Amino acid sequence: MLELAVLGLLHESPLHGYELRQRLKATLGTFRAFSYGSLYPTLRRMRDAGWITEDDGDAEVVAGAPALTGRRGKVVYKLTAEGKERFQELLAEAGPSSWEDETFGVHFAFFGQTDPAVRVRILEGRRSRLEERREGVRTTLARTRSRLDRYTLQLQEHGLESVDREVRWLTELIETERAGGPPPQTSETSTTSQITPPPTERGAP
Amino acid sequence: MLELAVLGLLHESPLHGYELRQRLKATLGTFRAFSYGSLYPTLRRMRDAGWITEDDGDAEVVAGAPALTGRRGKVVYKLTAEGKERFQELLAEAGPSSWEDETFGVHFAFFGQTDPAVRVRILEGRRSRLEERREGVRTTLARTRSRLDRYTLQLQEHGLESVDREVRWLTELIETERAGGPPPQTSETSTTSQITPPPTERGAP
DNA sequence: GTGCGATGTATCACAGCGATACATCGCGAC
DNA sequence: GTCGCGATGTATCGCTGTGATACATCGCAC
Repeated sequence: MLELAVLGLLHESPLHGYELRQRLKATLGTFRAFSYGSLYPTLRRMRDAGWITEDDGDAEVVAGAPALTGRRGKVVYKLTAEGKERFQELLAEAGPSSWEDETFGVHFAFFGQTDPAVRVRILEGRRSRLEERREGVRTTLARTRSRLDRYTLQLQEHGLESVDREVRWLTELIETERAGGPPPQTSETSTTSQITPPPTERGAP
Repeated sequence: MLELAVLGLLHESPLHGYELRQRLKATLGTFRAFSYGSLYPTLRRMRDAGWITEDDGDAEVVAGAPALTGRRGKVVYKLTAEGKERFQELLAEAGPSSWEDETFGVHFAFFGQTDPAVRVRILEGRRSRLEERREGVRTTLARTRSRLDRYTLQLQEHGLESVDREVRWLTELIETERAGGPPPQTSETSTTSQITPPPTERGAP
């Protein structure tokens, strides 16, 4: 859900729509884009709900010019106290809604702010969800395999492998979480040196 | 798009809603589900457009009982001549709409009915789309890497690998297509024996 | 004989997408 | 010096698809 993502990003610093979208891309990567077509309506909704405030940064500048046709300055969004509360509330949510395809990635992106126990529960929920799906597809596939043509079969096989891959990824993550954090050094699978300070997380510097 | 999928499935045989959904699951596998919430409205739309007809199979049975409250029999959907035309039209479409995340899989599932040249164009389009996305994300990632926390980074990395994987898959498929079909035997990556007759495809037996 | 899971049709509120529109700013080409 | 162009910036609209929900029927196991 976009709401969680916005809350999470504004938790770090106030932003306006355009920046918000850039951050969204930078945070979610290949996972999700979120167009303006959903961003702006969501911001409106969140403002009405009281989670965020809209500050028109150019208001003073505009005040000088009388009724300039629909002049829109940058609108800076800030988290309110209620917004912070709401964020914590959503972070703690480890039910089915957090392990759906569309939601899981957003939850994961803010794992740094999430309680370790909740992290594991979400990871595991996601994994069983995926395993269920995989079993369902495997069963149907077994029953219909002979009727399917080359391409359909290839699509299924590829899909199944993708799910497998994510399950394996999740399993690794769960083990790491259970062990109480990332191991000091991993031999492969990441040219990325772990830059973030291992023990103390959360909050802006 | 659901429309293409429905057209494709009805092209093989007439079906009613429930069966249609089962077939959808069997055909698309992990890739997509399509709920009734979109299926029925789509069927209605397609009927109105003239692509399909609705036959109430239980109409006679109902006729005996006078005005049984909202009695709904099975509704069997059949492709019309215009529907077949429309199907061919959509199959031939190799533009951007065919290489989006949501659409590509459906197009791919009906590659057996698709012109070989179109197949390659869709495959290549999909691949460049993915490569563009990957480059975009890589660039942003390079700029922001240091500011990102462990989890965000992991999410990005995982996403990038998934995209990589699909690109590799597509590349293999493109090569196979270019070579004019599947090689007689592949050593691994498929316990599935190729059942479909290699040269002559298309059309019902 | 009764309940239960599969079969079957349908609607509603809602989220997110893609296209589109429009305005401003900085900057390099001409 | 101005002209256009790509980045920044805000916003709406129609559409597709989802998930929840409702309800009816059928076969069959207990």
